[in-house]
Amino acid sequence: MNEAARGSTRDIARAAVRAELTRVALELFRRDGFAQVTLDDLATAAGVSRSTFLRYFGTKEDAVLAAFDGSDRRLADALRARPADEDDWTALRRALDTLIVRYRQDPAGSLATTRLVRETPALRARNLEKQYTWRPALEAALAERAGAEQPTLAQSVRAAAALDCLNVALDHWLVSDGELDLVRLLDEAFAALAAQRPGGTKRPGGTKRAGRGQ
Amino acid sequence: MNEAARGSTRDIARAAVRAELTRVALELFRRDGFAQVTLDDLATAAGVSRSTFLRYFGTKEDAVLAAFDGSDRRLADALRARPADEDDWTALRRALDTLIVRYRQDPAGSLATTRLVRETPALRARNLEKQYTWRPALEAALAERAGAEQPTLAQSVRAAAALDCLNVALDHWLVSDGELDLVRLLDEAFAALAAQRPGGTKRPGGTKRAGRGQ
DNA sequence: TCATATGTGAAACTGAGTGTCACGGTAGCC
DNA sequence: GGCTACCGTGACACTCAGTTTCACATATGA
Repeated sequence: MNEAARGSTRDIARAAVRAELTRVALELFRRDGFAQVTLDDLATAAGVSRSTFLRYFGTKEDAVLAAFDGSDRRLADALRARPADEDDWTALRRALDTLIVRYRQDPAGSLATTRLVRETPALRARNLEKQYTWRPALEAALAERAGAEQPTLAQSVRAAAALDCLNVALDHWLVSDGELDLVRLLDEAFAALAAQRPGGTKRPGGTKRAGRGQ
Repeated sequence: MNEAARGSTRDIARAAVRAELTRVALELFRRDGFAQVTLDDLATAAGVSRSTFLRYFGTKEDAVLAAFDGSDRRLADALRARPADEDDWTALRRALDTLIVRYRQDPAGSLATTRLVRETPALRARNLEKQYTWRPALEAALAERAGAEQPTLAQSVRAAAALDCLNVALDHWLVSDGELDLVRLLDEAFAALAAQRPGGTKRPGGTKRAGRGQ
């Protein structure tokens, strides 16, 4: 067994434990509420020590939110994969498709997790903070697409607004209990801010009355 | 002395203590870093007990962020005060003027506080969470302006995007060390998403770009 | 003057998160 | 096969945030 395989064997074991810890944590949080469950409860329920639990997830919140780790990377990659002549806003919209795949694959679980995050102030705060840290990657990808070194203020705003569209769409999806189509909601959210000038290399297709701005 | 006056006398005393606690807290946080300062440090430096400090501010973060309490109310009121035929986006931009007044009145202090919040994950998270809770008030004000009961998804998105514009403008202002004009930055941020379809009762008027000012 | 309400301090308690150390198994090496 | 080094785990002690309770002091109102 070569080094890479040895390494990945351990990684697989770790990932399996991690997945199990996440599963147990979500189960308890959903049943008793995030604040009511202590780290000792989690550790006991998962059959590990409190130390081990905290080694896998640095914080209690992370047991829920670590699932979203790397989203910035995925979004940025998706952005770079879009056609170079596509405007920023469309590219951002399409990039988010890579994120909402999860929600379509496991609607029930996603719904429960999203609801848990929205209804728990501590989780909400950490989640917003986490999304905030995604912005630099998005801005950098937009800048790269435009052939620039530094992102413009306009690109920063678009990146932030795109994430808001996701959040607002998720909020409405949640309120509808998953009845409404998330893709449609996201389209609608993007349309509400659409027709801004392209930050990319070309103007958008047939948009009417493209704004002045920047 | 009537009841109201008696009540407000106490309120004034409380407000004075509160202001002093905030002052001391900001001083220590800026000097030593938020995480390095304990509640005991704060209480001792302010000459009160830890209990008292926590009575004024429920959390350590609140000693910094309580200054922004009621912003949702102020923003909503400002929105309602805008002309009924003004489009949402312009109304939101103008409403934010009521918030950035602080930054112009005390640029140095605002700069230091904003920097502290941005550079401290715990403060950043709480601040984002706080702003998140402002949205309902903004959405409701937008809905009211449109004569509707419930806000539309588009209105939710605009409210959220407007707050992002504020944050992005503040970020750039911070990077420039306060050199750039915050009003201009905010105008630029709004322009980046401008010309979206009007959610108000009328198409956007003839505002000509960076007209700054209020 | 007495009774009550209110702000404050002291202290005990819970729980999150950090750091340290010792144990035990596993992998690599001779 | 045995030896060694490493790595994941558990146990424990510690700090600190935040909650709760109680006691005291002051000021207000009757």
